Amino acid sequence: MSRRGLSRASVISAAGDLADSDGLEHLTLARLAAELGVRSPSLYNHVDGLGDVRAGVAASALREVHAAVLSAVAGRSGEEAVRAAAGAYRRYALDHPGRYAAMQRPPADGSEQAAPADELVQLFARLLEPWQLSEEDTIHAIRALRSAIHGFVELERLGGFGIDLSTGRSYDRLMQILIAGFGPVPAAAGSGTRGP
Amino acid sequence: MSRRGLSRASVISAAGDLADSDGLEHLTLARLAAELGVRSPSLYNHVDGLGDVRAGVAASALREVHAAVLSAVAGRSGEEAVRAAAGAYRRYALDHPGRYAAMQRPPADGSEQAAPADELVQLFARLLEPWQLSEEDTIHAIRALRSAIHGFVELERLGGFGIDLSTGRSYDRLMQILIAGFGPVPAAAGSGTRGP
DNA sequence: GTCTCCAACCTAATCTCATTAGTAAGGAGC
DNA sequence: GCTCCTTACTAATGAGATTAGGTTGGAGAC
Repeated sequence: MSRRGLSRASVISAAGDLADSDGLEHLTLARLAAELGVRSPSLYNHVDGLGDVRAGVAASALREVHAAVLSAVAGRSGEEAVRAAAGAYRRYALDHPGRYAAMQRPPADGSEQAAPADELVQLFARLLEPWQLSEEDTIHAIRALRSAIHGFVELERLGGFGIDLSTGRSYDRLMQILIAGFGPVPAAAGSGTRGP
Repeated sequence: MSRRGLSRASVISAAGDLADSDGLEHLTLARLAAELGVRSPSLYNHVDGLGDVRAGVAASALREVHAAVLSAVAGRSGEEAVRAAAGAYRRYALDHPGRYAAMQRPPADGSEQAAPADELVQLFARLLEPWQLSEEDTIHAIRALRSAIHGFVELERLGGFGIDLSTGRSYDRLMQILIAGFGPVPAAAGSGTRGP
């Protein structure tokens, strides 16, 4: 009948909204189609099935997280930058639980998610440059940082912290411990992550 | 027809095996029933639907993790005990990916999972006793420990560590940083986690 | 202005799965 | 041997994904 203004991007975006509001596990093509005022087979003109929708949401979320973290570390360096990055990451997960959940599915090899995921890791790697760690230590440090951030955010998102004590403060403490564990920053920190 | 020796426990156990081998997302009543040589409606004599199966797998996995960690810390205390606990936890997740994944679903309030989950947290709390932290600091420390362990294990399980560098060593480093961050152990550590 | 063509929508049909209702039989206790 | 409960069954319903094939609005060619 009438032409909707659907596109892959708009379908993925609507799917992300649905995942955030109803939970990723309730994201179905049927609901998505209803939301878009269309019958579910029609979605196949824009995406390649439910798996593709989820992959698209994941890739888009990864790009958004990357952008949020990048924006948060602008004009900051060293410990301050790491804290800002961690904070932005957590904020995204809290604000977009469904999209964050989609990010966690293992990406198919060479998938749409692989590139933005790599970029995000590279960004964290750059934040650690001031510490001037060896190549191997840098890898260990990034893994530690990613693990702590991801684990905390995931436990918080899934309601794993039962006790009524500020989770924000717990997060700060965790970051403080990790950063301290990376050792002292050798030289005086410059301004900006890399900048002009 | 002939009586199978099915019970809730055997169904949940078979479900756990299926989740470990094929992935939690491929655990269906249809496959489970086929595995057990039975038609899927017959499973309802032992469990209350797919949701109940997943909850049962989660609760059983939590009990197994608890047992594994408990066994690992026997006769150990302080830093050594924390390392052993973290190691046992990781080992379980690597050996039983489907069961571990099932554990991560948010438990319904007052569900079968709640008790073993609490016990596991309490166990970690006890491991931190030698540090004699304040009540609040203990909570922050447990959250840090849980976050780091869970995050690392989850990233490793989902294949998030692309680079070819020992993940075991990364894990050791992470634990070392965290433990150091808890501060020095005040008194001489006793033997055992608690008792004689 | 009319024609052509294709992308974007549709309906119909199939398949897998979960779940409920109602039926039959094995075997334990009497 | 009889009774009854448990456990398995078949049948049926309904949700959802996906494929096949038809229809049409409207953009661009002429």
